[in-house]
Amino acid sequence: MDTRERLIESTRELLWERGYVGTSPKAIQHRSGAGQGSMYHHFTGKPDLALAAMTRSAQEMRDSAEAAFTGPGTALQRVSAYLRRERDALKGCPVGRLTQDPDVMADPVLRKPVEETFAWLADRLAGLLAEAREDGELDAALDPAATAAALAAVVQGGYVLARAAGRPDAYAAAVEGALGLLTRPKGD
Amino acid sequence: MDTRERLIESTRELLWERGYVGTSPKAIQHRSGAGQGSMYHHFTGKPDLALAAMTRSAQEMRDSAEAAFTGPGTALQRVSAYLRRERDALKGCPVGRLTQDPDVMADPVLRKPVEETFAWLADRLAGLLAEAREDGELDAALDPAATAAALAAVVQGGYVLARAAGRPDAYAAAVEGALGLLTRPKGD
DNA sequence: GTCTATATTCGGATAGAC
DNA sequence: GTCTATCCGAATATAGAC
Repeated sequence: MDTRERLIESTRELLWERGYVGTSPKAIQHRSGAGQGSMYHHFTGKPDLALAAMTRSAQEMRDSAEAAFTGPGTALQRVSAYLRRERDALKGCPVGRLTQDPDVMADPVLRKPVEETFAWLADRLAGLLAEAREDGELDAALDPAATAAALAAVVQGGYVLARAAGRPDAYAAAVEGALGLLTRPKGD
Repeated sequence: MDTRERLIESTRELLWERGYVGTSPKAIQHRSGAGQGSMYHHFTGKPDLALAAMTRSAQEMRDSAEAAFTGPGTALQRVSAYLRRERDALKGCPVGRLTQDPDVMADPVLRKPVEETFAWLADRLAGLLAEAREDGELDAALDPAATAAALAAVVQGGYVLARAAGRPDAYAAAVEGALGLLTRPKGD
Protein backbone atom coordinates (compact mmCIF):
# COMPACT_ATOMS: atom_id res chain seq x y z
CA MET A 1 0.00 0.00 0.00
CA ASP A 2 1.50 3.31 -0.99
CA THR A 3 1.56 6.43 1.10
CA ARG A 4 -1.45 8.05 -0.41
CA GLU A 5 -3.44 4.90 0.17
CA ARG A 6 -2.30 4.60 3.78
CA LEU A 7 -3.32 8.19 4.39
CA ILE A 8 -6.83 7.53 3.11
CA GLU A 9 -7.27 4.32 5.07
CA SER A 10 -5.96 5.85 8.28
CA THR A 11 -8.30 8.78 7.85
CA ARG A 12 -11.22 6.44 7.32
CA GLU A 13 -10.45 4.69 10.58
CA LEU A 14 -10.05 7.90 12.51
CA LEU A 15 -13.20 9.47 11.11
CA TRP A 16 -15.03 6.35 12.16
CA GLU A 17 -13.58 6.33 15.65
CA ARG A 18 -13.40 10.02 16.44
CA GLY A 19 -15.36 11.94 13.82
CA TYR A 20 -14.16 14.87 11.77
CA VAL A 21 -13.62 17.44 14.50
CA GLY A 22 -11.94 14.80 16.64
CA THR A 23 -9.45 13.85 13.95
CA SER A 24 -6.28 15.91 13.60
CA PRO A 25 -3.79 15.89 10.74
CA LYS A 26 -1.16 14.89 13.24
CA ALA A 27 -3.14 11.83 14.29
CA ILE A 28 -3.58 10.84 10.66
CA GLN A 29 0.14 11.21 9.99
CA HIS A 30 0.97 9.16 13.03
CA ARG A 31 -1.40 6.33 12.22
CA SER A 32 -0.44 6.18 8.56
CA GLY A 33 3.25 6.52 9.19
CA ALA A 34 3.40 9.42 6.77
CA GLY A 35 5.15 12.66 7.56
CA GLN A 36 3.76 16.17 7.56
CA GLY A 37 5.16 17.09 4.17
CA SER A 38 4.01 13.84 2.70
CA MET A 39 0.43 14.41 3.72
CA TYR A 40 0.36 17.94 2.35
CA HIS A 41 1.95 16.76 -0.83
CA HIS A 42 -0.86 14.28 -1.55
CA PHE A 43 -3.76 16.35 -0.23
CA THR A 44 -4.37 20.04 0.08
CA GLY A 45 -5.42 19.72 3.71
CA LYS A 46 -7.69 17.99 6.15
CA PRO A 47 -10.97 18.59 4.27
CA ASP A 48 -9.52 17.26 1.03
CA LEU A 49 -8.25 14.10 2.67
CA ALA A 50 -11.45 13.65 4.62
CA LEU A 51 -13.45 13.90 1.42
CA ALA A 52 -11.42 11.10 -0.15
CA ALA A 53 -11.92 8.96 2.95
CA MET A 54 -15.63 9.69 3.23
CA THR A 55 -16.26 9.02 -0.43
CA ARG A 56 -14.64 5.63 -0.12
CA SER A 57 -16.55 4.74 3.05
CA ALA A 58 -19.80 5.75 1.40
CA GLN A 59 -19.04 3.56 -1.60
CA GLU A 60 -18.18 0.66 0.66
CA MET A 61 -21.44 1.05 2.52
CA ARG A 62 -23.38 0.95 -0.72
CA ASP A 63 -21.49 -2.06 -1.98
CA SER A 64 -22.08 -4.10 1.13
CA ALA A 65 -25.77 -3.17 1.24
CA GLU A 66 -26.12 -3.97 -2.44
CA ALA A 67 -24.56 -7.38 -1.82
CA ALA A 68 -27.39 -8.18 0.59
CA PHE A 69 -30.04 -6.66 -1.66
CA THR A 70 -29.03 -8.78 -4.64
CA GLY A 71 -28.48 -11.94 -2.60
CA PRO A 72 -30.66 -15.03 -2.60
CA GLY A 73 -34.27 -15.15 -1.41
CA THR A 74 -37.43 -13.15 -1.79
CA ALA A 75 -37.42 -9.37 -1.60
CA LEU A 76 -38.43 -9.43 2.05
CA GLN A 77 -35.80 -12.02 2.83
CA ARG A 78 -33.14 -9.85 1.24
CA VAL A 79 -34.25 -6.88 3.32
CA SER A 80 -34.07 -9.05 6.43
CA ALA A 81 -30.63 -10.27 5.44
CA TYR A 82 -29.48 -6.68 5.10
CA LEU A 83 -30.77 -5.79 8.55
CA ARG A 84 -29.27 -8.88 10.16
CA ARG A 85 -25.98 -8.62 8.34
CA GLU A 86 -22.98 -8.77 10.62
CA ARG A 87 -22.10 -5.34 11.86
CA ASP A 88 -19.75 -3.93 14.40
CA ALA A 89 -22.59 -2.34 16.31
CA LEU A 90 -20.42 -0.65 18.93
CA LYS A 91 -18.37 1.15 16.30
CA GLY A 92 -21.44 2.57 14.67
CA CYS A 93 -22.01 3.45 11.04
CA PRO A 94 -18.98 5.12 9.43
CA VAL A 95 -21.24 7.23 7.25
CA GLY A 96 -24.08 7.84 9.69
CA ARG A 97 -21.76 9.16 12.36
CA LEU A 98 -20.67 11.97 10.05
CA THR A 99 -24.15 13.31 10.26
CA GLN A 100 -23.34 14.44 13.82
CA ASP A 101 -20.29 16.36 12.73
CA PRO A 102 -21.08 20.06 12.49
CA ASP A 103 -18.09 20.87 10.27
CA VAL A 104 -19.07 18.12 7.85
CA MET A 105 -22.70 19.14 7.60
CA ALA A 106 -21.79 22.80 7.22
CA ASP A 107 -19.69 22.10 4.14
CA PRO A 108 -21.75 21.16 1.06
CA VAL A 109 -18.84 19.30 -0.49
CA LEU A 110 -18.23 17.11 2.55
CA ARG A 111 -21.89 16.67 3.15
CA LYS A 112 -22.76 15.42 -0.29
CA PRO A 113 -21.53 11.80 -0.03
CA VAL A 114 -23.44 11.43 3.24
CA GLU A 115 -26.63 12.81 1.80
CA GLU A 116 -26.41 10.77 -1.36
CA THR A 117 -25.69 7.53 0.42
CA PHE A 118 -28.78 7.71 2.58
CA ALA A 119 -30.94 8.84 -0.30
CA TRP A 120 -29.75 5.82 -2.27
CA LEU A 121 -30.39 3.47 0.65
CA ALA A 122 -33.92 4.72 1.25
CA ASP A 123 -34.69 4.39 -2.41
CA ARG A 124 -33.27 0.91 -2.69
CA LEU A 125 -35.12 -0.33 0.39
CA ALA A 126 -38.37 1.21 -0.81
CA GLY A 127 -38.00 -0.58 -4.13
CA LEU A 128 -37.53 -3.93 -2.44
CA LEU A 129 -40.49 -3.35 -0.16
CA ALA A 130 -42.63 -2.40 -3.14
CA GLU A 131 -41.57 -5.62 -4.77
CA ALA A 132 -42.44 -7.57 -1.62
CA ARG A 133 -45.82 -5.93 -1.56
CA GLU A 134 -46.56 -6.84 -5.15
CA ASP A 135 -45.60 -10.40 -4.39
CA GLY A 136 -48.03 -10.46 -1.51
CA GLU A 137 -45.19 -10.83 0.97
CA LEU A 138 -46.02 -7.52 2.57
CA ASP A 139 -49.27 -5.97 3.71
CA ALA A 140 -50.65 -3.84 0.88
CA ALA A 141 -51.64 -1.17 3.38
CA LEU A 142 -48.02 -0.33 4.14
CA ASP A 143 -46.31 2.54 2.38
CA PRO A 144 -43.03 1.25 0.94
CA ALA A 145 -41.22 4.58 1.20
CA ALA A 146 -42.23 5.24 4.82
CA THR A 147 -41.52 1.65 5.80
CA ALA A 148 -38.12 1.88 4.15
CA ALA A 149 -37.38 5.04 6.11
CA ALA A 150 -38.35 3.25 9.32
CA LEU A 151 -36.00 0.37 8.58
CA ALA A 152 -33.10 2.62 7.68
CA ALA A 153 -33.75 4.49 10.91
CA VAL A 154 -33.76 1.27 12.92
CA VAL A 155 -30.27 0.49 11.65
CA GLN A 156 -28.90 3.93 12.44
CA GLY A 157 -30.73 4.14 15.73
CA GLY A 158 -29.69 0.61 16.61
CA TYR A 159 -26.10 1.78 16.51
CA VAL A 160 -26.93 4.62 18.86
CA LEU A 161 -28.63 2.30 21.34
CA ALA A 162 -25.78 -0.20 21.19
CA ARG A 163 -23.22 2.48 21.90
CA ALA A 164 -25.34 3.96 24.69
CA ALA A 165 -25.72 0.57 26.34
CA GLY A 166 -22.17 -0.48 25.59
CA ARG A 167 -23.61 -3.74 24.28
CA PRO A 168 -23.88 -4.86 20.65
CA ASP A 169 -27.03 -6.85 21.39
CA ALA A 170 -28.98 -3.62 21.80
CA TYR A 171 -28.55 -3.26 18.06
CA ALA A 172 -29.74 -6.82 17.48
CA ALA A 173 -32.79 -6.27 19.67
CA ALA A 174 -33.85 -3.24 17.66
CA VAL A 175 -33.48 -5.11 14.40
CA GLU A 176 -35.37 -8.14 15.64
CA GLY A 177 -38.10 -5.88 16.95
CA ALA A 178 -38.40 -4.27 13.55
CA LEU A 179 -38.41 -7.59 11.75
CA GLY A 180 -41.05 -8.86 14.15
CA LEU A 181 -43.24 -5.99 13.06
CA LEU A 182 -42.38 -6.35 9.41
CA THR A 183 -42.75 -10.07 8.95
CA ARG A 184 -45.50 -11.14 11.32
CA PRO A 185 -48.32 -12.94 9.53
CA LYS A 186 -50.98 -10.43 8.72
CA GLY A 187 -53.87 -12.84 8.75
CA ASP A 188 -53.23 -14.24 12.21
CA MET B 1 -30.25 33.71 35.48
CA ASP B 2 -27.00 33.71 37.38
CA THR B 3 -23.60 32.99 35.94
CA ARG B 4 -23.46 29.36 36.94
CA GLU B 5 -26.80 28.80 35.31
CA ARG B 6 -25.81 30.58 32.13
CA LEU B 7 -22.68 28.45 31.93
CA ILE B 8 -24.72 25.27 32.15
CA GLU B 9 -27.28 26.38 29.59
CA SER B 10 -24.66 27.57 27.14
CA THR B 11 -22.82 24.30 27.50
CA ARG B 12 -26.02 22.38 26.83
CA GLU B 13 -26.54 24.30 23.63
CA LEU B 14 -22.99 23.83 22.46
CA LEU B 15 -22.93 20.13 23.27
CA TRP B 16 -26.09 19.80 21.27
CA GLU B 17 -24.76 21.73 18.30
CA ARG B 18 -21.14 20.66 18.25
CA GLY B 19 -20.67 17.71 20.61
CA TYR B 20 -18.12 17.38 23.38
CA VAL B 21 -14.90 17.41 21.36
CA GLY B 22 -16.26 20.27 19.28
CA THR B 23 -17.00 22.44 22.30
CA SER B 24 -14.20 24.52 23.80
CA PRO B 25 -14.16 26.29 27.16
CA LYS B 26 -13.60 29.51 25.26
CA ALA B 27 -16.75 29.00 23.22
CA ILE B 28 -18.72 28.34 26.38
CA GLN B 29 -17.38 31.47 28.00
CA HIS B 30 -18.21 33.50 24.96
CA ARG B 31 -21.77 32.25 24.65
CA SER B 32 -22.54 32.53 28.33
CA GLY B 33 -20.91 35.90 28.71
CA ALA B 34 -18.84 34.55 31.60
CA GLY B 35 -15.11 35.12 31.89
CA GLN B 36 -12.37 32.56 32.16
CA GLY B 37 -11.95 32.92 35.91
CA SER B 38 -15.67 32.78 36.39
CA MET B 39 -16.01 29.48 34.65
CA TYR B 40 -13.17 27.89 36.57
CA HIS B 41 -14.59 29.22 39.78
CA HIS B 42 -17.90 27.42 39.29
CA PHE B 43 -16.58 24.25 37.68
CA THR B 44 -13.31 22.37 37.91
CA GLY B 45 -13.01 22.17 34.14
CA LYS B 46 -14.65 21.17 30.92
CA PRO B 47 -15.63 17.63 31.97
CA ASP B 48 -17.21 18.88 35.17
CA LEU B 49 -19.27 21.48 33.37
CA ALA B 50 -20.21 19.06 30.62
CA LEU B 51 -21.42 16.59 33.22
CA ALA B 52 -23.73 19.19 34.71
CA ALA B 53 -25.06 20.06 31.26
CA MET B 54 -25.50 16.46 30.18
CA THR B 55 -27.24 15.49 33.39
CA ARG B 56 -29.74 18.24 32.89
CA SER B 57 -30.36 17.40 29.25
CA ALA B 58 -30.89 13.77 30.18
CA GLN B 59 -33.40 14.74 32.83
CA GLU B 60 -35.21 16.98 30.39
CA MET B 61 -35.42 14.18 27.86
CA ARG B 62 -36.94 11.87 30.44
CA ASP B 63 -39.40 14.48 31.59
CA SER B 64 -40.70 15.23 28.14
CA ALA B 65 -40.99 11.55 27.28
CA GLU B 66 -42.74 10.87 30.54
CA ALA B 67 -45.22 13.64 29.75
CA ALA B 68 -46.24 11.77 26.60
CA PHE B 69 -46.26 8.42 28.34
CA THR B 70 -48.62 9.59 31.06
CA GLY B 71 -50.83 11.59 28.72
CA PRO B 72 -54.34 10.71 27.63
CA GLY B 73 -55.30 7.68 25.59
CA THR B 74 -54.56 4.00 25.49
CA ALA B 75 -51.06 2.65 25.95
CA LEU B 76 -50.51 2.40 22.22
CA GLN B 77 -51.86 5.90 21.69
CA ARG B 78 -49.41 7.26 24.24
CA VAL B 79 -46.52 5.51 22.50
CA SER B 80 -47.69 7.02 19.21
CA ALA B 81 -47.96 10.43 20.82
CA TYR B 82 -44.38 10.11 22.05
CA LEU B 83 -43.11 9.22 18.59
CA ARG B 84 -45.04 11.99 16.92
CA ARG B 85 -44.21 14.60 19.49
CA GLU B 86 -42.87 17.79 18.08
CA ARG B 87 -39.12 17.56 17.71
CA ASP B 88 -36.45 19.65 16.14
CA ALA B 89 -35.41 16.79 13.90
CA LEU B 90 -32.53 18.61 12.23
CA LYS B 91 -30.90 19.37 15.56
CA GLY B 92 -30.99 15.76 16.61
CA CYS B 93 -31.26 14.30 20.07
CA PRO B 94 -29.17 16.17 22.65
CA VAL B 95 -28.52 12.94 24.52
CA GLY B 96 -28.24 10.53 21.61
CA ARG B 97 -25.62 12.63 19.85
CA LEU B 98 -23.31 12.17 22.82
CA THR B 99 -23.01 8.48 21.99
CA GLN B 100 -20.91 9.52 18.99
CA ASP B 101 -18.48 11.42 21.17
CA PRO B 102 -15.41 9.28 21.83
CA ASP B 103 -14.28 11.33 24.83
CA VAL B 104 -17.72 11.03 26.42
CA MET B 105 -18.02 7.30 25.91
CA ALA B 106 -14.48 6.72 27.17
CA ASP B 107 -15.22 8.38 30.51
CA PRO B 108 -17.52 6.29 32.73
CA VAL B 109 -18.68 9.36 34.62
CA LEU B 110 -19.72 11.24 31.49
CA ARG B 111 -21.12 8.16 29.93
CA LYS B 112 -23.42 7.25 32.78
CA PRO B 113 -26.27 9.72 32.17
CA VAL B 114 -26.39 8.69 28.52
CA GLU B 115 -26.49 5.01 29.33
CA GLU B 116 -29.11 5.42 32.04
CA THR B 117 -31.39 7.56 29.95
CA PHE B 118 -31.65 5.05 27.13
CA ALA B 119 -32.03 2.15 29.55
CA TRP B 120 -34.90 4.01 31.17
CA LEU B 121 -36.53 4.79 27.83
CA ALA B 122 -36.34 1.21 26.59
CA ASP B 123 -37.82 0.00 29.83
CA ARG B 124 -40.61 2.52 29.83
CA LEU B 125 -41.56 1.82 26.21
CA ALA B 126 -41.47 -1.94 26.81
CA GLY B 127 -43.84 -1.51 29.75
CA LEU B 128 -46.32 0.43 27.68
CA LEU B 129 -46.16 -2.10 24.85
CA ALA B 130 -46.71 -4.93 27.32
CA GLU B 131 -49.73 -3.05 28.58
CA ALA B 132 -51.00 -2.60 25.02
CA ARG B 133 -50.55 -6.27 24.39
CA GLU B 134 -52.52 -7.22 27.48
CA ASP B 135 -55.28 -4.91 26.39
CA GLY B 136 -55.38 -6.61 23.01
CA GLU B 137 -54.19 -3.45 21.31
CA LEU B 138 -51.03 -5.14 20.14
CA ASP B 139 -50.35 -8.49 18.51
CA ALA B 140 -49.57 -11.03 21.24
CA ALA B 141 -46.81 -12.47 19.08
CA LEU B 142 -44.70 -9.33 19.40
CA ASP B 143 -41.98 -9.12 22.01
CA PRO B 144 -42.48 -5.89 23.97
CA ALA B 145 -38.79 -5.41 24.75
CA ALA B 146 -37.60 -5.93 21.18
CA THR B 147 -40.41 -3.81 19.79
CA ALA B 148 -39.54 -1.07 22.27
CA ALA B 149 -35.92 -1.21 21.14
CA ALA B 150 -37.04 -0.88 17.53
CA LEU B 151 -39.13 2.19 18.32
CA ALA B 152 -36.38 3.88 20.32
CA ALA B 153 -34.05 3.16 17.39
CA VAL B 154 -36.50 4.68 14.92
CA VAL B 155 -36.43 7.92 16.87
CA GLN B 156 -32.64 8.06 17.06
CA GLY B 157 -32.21 6.87 13.51
CA GLY B 158 -34.88 9.27 12.33
CA TYR B 159 -32.70 12.13 13.52
CA VAL B 160 -29.76 10.73 11.58
CA LEU B 161 -31.81 10.46 8.38
CA ALA B 162 -33.22 13.95 8.81
CA ARG B 163 -29.76 15.43 9.25
CA ALA B 164 -28.39 13.44 6.32
CA ALA B 165 -31.21 14.63 4.08
CA GLY B 166 -31.24 18.13 5.50
CA ARG B 167 -34.98 17.77 5.78
CA PRO B 168 -37.02 17.30 8.98
CA ASP B 169 -39.65 15.28 7.14
CA ALA B 170 -37.22 12.39 6.82
CA TYR B 171 -37.69 11.99 10.54
CA ALA B 172 -41.47 12.10 10.19
CA ALA B 173 -41.38 9.50 7.42
CA ALA B 174 -39.46 7.06 9.59
CA VAL B 175 -41.87 7.52 12.47
CA GLU B 176 -44.92 7.12 10.27
CA GLY B 177 -43.41 4.02 8.75
CA ALA B 178 -42.88 2.55 12.19
CA LEU B 179 -46.37 3.46 13.30
CA GLY B 180 -47.75 1.92 10.14
CA LEU B 181 -46.11 -1.33 11.12
CA LEU B 182 -47.10 -1.05 14.75
CA THR B 183 -50.72 -0.12 14.45
CA ARG B 184 -51.97 -1.82 11.30
CA PRO B 185 -54.93 -4.07 11.99
CA LYS B 186 -53.67 -7.59 12.52
CA GLY B 187 -56.74 -9.37 11.29
CA ASP B 188 -56.93 -7.63 7.96
C1' DG C 1 7.88 12.79 -2.73
C1' DT C 2 9.51 13.40 1.84
C1' DC C 3 11.78 15.95 5.62
C1' DT C 4 12.50 19.68 8.92
C1' DA C 5 11.69 24.33 10.44
C1' DT C 6 8.70 27.78 11.44
C1' DA C 7 4.19 30.32 12.25
C1' DT C 8 -0.38 31.31 14.12
C1' DT C 9 -4.18 30.36 16.56
C1' DC C 10 -6.76 27.52 19.76
C1' DG C 11 -7.51 24.35 23.74
C1' DG C 12 -7.51 23.83 28.35
C1' DA C 13 -5.99 25.28 32.18
C1' DT C 14 -3.31 27.66 36.68
C1' DA C 15 -2.04 31.83 39.50
C1' DG C 16 -2.83 35.66 41.70
C1' DA C 17 -4.78 40.43 41.84
C1' DC C 18 -9.06 42.84 42.83
C1' DG D 1 -16.90 35.78 42.34
C1' DT D 2 -14.63 37.85 38.56
C1' DC D 3 -10.64 39.62 35.97
C1' DT D 4 -6.15 39.52 33.75
C1' DA D 5 -1.78 37.38 32.95
C1' DT D 6 0.61 33.55 31.74
C1' DC D 7 1.62 28.71 30.30
C1' DC D 8 2.25 24.62 27.39
C1' DG D 9 0.96 21.69 24.01
C1' DA D 10 -2.07 20.71 19.98
C1' DA D 11 -4.26 22.03 15.55
C1' DT D 12 -3.46 23.25 10.96
C1' DA D 13 -0.93 24.68 8.12
C1' DT D 14 3.33 27.11 4.84
C1' DA D 15 8.26 27.31 3.22
C1' DG D 16 12.11 25.58 1.63
C1' DA D 17 15.85 22.04 1.79
C1' DC D 18 16.96 17.36 0.19
